[in-house]
Amino acid sequence: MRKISESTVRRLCGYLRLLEEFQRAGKTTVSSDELALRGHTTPAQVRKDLSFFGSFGKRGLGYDVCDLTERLRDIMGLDKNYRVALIGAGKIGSALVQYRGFSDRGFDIVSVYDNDETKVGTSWGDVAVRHVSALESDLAVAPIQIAIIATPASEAQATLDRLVQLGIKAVLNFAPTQLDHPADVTVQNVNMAVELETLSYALRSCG
Amino acid sequence: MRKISESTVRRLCGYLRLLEEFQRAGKTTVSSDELALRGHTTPAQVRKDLSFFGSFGKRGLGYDVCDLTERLRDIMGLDKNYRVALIGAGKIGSALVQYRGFSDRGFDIVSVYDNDETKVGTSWGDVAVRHVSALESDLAVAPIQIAIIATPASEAQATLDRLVQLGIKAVLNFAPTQLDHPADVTVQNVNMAVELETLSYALRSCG
DNA sequence: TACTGTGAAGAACTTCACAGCA
DNA sequence: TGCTGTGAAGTTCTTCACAGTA
Repeated sequence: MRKISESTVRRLCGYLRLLEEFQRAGKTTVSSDELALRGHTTPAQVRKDLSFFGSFGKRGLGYDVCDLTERLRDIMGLDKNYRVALIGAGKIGSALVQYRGFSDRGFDIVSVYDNDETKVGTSWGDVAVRHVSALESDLAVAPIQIAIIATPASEAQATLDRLVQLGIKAVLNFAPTQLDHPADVTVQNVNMAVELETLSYALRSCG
Repeated sequence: MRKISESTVRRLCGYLRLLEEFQRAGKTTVSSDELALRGHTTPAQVRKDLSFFGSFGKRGLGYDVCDLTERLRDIMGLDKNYRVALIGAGKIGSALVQYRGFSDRGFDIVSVYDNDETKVGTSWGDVAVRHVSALESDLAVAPIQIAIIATPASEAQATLDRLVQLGIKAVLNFAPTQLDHPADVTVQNVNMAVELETLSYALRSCG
């Protein structure tokens, strides 16, 4: 299949969220205009995004809400559950483990790792914190598909290298640093300092 | 000045981070090649990004690390401190308040608001949680420049509307929903579900 | 010589506009 | 008629390639 841009994929996530909302509201049909308005984009963009994957609508009518939801979930690979490991039992890690939004969408944080002996053995919800040295042996027994790096920046690259070695292909990185990785590994960065600095840039003219 | 794209602004943040690293390492001069390599971009991109704002380098030599750092901080508006209010004293909020990366870069979380009476009055570090109804009167006395929305999705839009009413022009939104806002207000979204779903999409071919 | 700064070329993304179908 | 699906046009972003200079 043709390469889909990241912006398209992100918009698809948005459509999915809106569709679920429409579904809860009992709406059965939706037009590209409605999706565009609520999703901060244009009707043409919505139709183009969807058209990369097929023709899901009915001309003159719009899209069936349930059908399109189903198809989008399928396209995004959200029909399955993912086992997620969290590396770094700090403040961000703690917030992530407790966040309902993950498990609700099929992302289960099944293990937490840290190198701080005082944290190892403590329980976070129903997940025990394990020493990061157990990573290799644990994953050999119970594989995961996604890893979240929430370590200090100084340890992030070494952590990623180990994850790559273990065959992990998808990583969410909260450490505020650019990580090197093979092309077949996807690394998504969440960097809150960058977001705030972008706001700072936007404010520079406001005094 | 010509409109600068968001991708350029985000790359500038990256260059700044690298420059600070180079500075700590005692490097005095840096080339676009070096910045590109470490910042996952191309030398031409680095030069183009910088050229929007002026000619900071010396041909044949490269850029002076200190000078370029200074200029980038200036361009990004990072020469001043920002007063930040956090609305929503939940898990994410708690992680954010404790996160050193913010205050280190001049973003000071000076107040926390929630509508849960059991949280109001408790202390988070050196910041007391206040009832969200005090928002208007508090900001009249001690203005802020940036607000962080960390409320449930259901309350995010109403919260943003109040912030806009109060004249806030920059908002960081952690609620997993698209918010409507006037064009002169900048809203940056951090949506961890979208990041994970992007990873899910990337994994769809891996089985 | 080594590297910047930049117009021009190229690629990617978005919007337009309309044919085609329910 | 109303709304989708899509080639074509338009716009924005990235890369190229080279003139210019310390």
